[in-house]
Amino acid sequence: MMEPLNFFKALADDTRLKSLLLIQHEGELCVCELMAALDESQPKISRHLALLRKERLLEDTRQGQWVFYRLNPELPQWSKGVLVSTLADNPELLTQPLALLNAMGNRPERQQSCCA
Amino acid sequence: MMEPLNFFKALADDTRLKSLLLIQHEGELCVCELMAALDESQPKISRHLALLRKERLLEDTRQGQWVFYRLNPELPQWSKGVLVSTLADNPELLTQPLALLNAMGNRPERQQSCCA
DNA sequence: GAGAGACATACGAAAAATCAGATATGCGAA
DNA sequence: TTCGCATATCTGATTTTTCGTATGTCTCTC
Repeated sequence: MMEPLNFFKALADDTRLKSLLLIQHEGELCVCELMAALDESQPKISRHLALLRKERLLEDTRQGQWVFYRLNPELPQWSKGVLVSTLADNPELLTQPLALLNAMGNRPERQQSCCA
Repeated sequence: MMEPLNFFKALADDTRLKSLLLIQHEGELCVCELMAALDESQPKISRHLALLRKERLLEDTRQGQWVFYRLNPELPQWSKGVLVSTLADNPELLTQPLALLNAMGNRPERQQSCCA
């Protein structure tokens, strides 16, 4: 279950929209990477991620000291489609965030999945 | 040009979301029909339509005393796709509004297009 | 031109969302 | 256990959004 109204409310904020598109683009990102990519404070990023988690757009996994966020794999098809086509038709939204992300030093390492 | 952020802000309200989906479903609707379908006051409907017009999601045509609203035909493809798939996957959103619309007496007549 | 109906907008008040800054929690290393 | 780092939450203030009510505009009819 995903109410369209709540879904669109979740997308109706610049920080949340860009966080979602970045995570979609990158697969998964931790809070400190989003802080760097969006150039925003830690509490601000964390607050918006909490909302996206509460609305079940994102799920989170702790890996040591870091918490990685990824899209909820059980998102309904239509909402996944919204994210995909929004990013596909508006790639410029991520130009600067991706530049900042790539310029970031010391990105945390991902755990290996067990049987890749 | 349609900023994704402004587009999603426009959808992030129950009255506006249902108005858009109703108009998409019906082709065009006037203010009094939306009032009946959504059971909301005239100023409330009108105010939200003004916002959708300002953001260029809708265009309006006056026909006598009535003002009909329809989707802006120049909406970018991705945003049209969002509306289409949202409605396709969530038809229950319009169940009650369509019932109220059909129960409405005295629906205004559309002008004939010239060469149908 | 006067009146009635359809619609738009102006104006505070109320509610909701957002923010910065301070503080709390959880984890790993020493 | 103590420190340091990453993240989460709380608090109060500010900004944004939404709303009801009142009023203005347009159009048609008489």
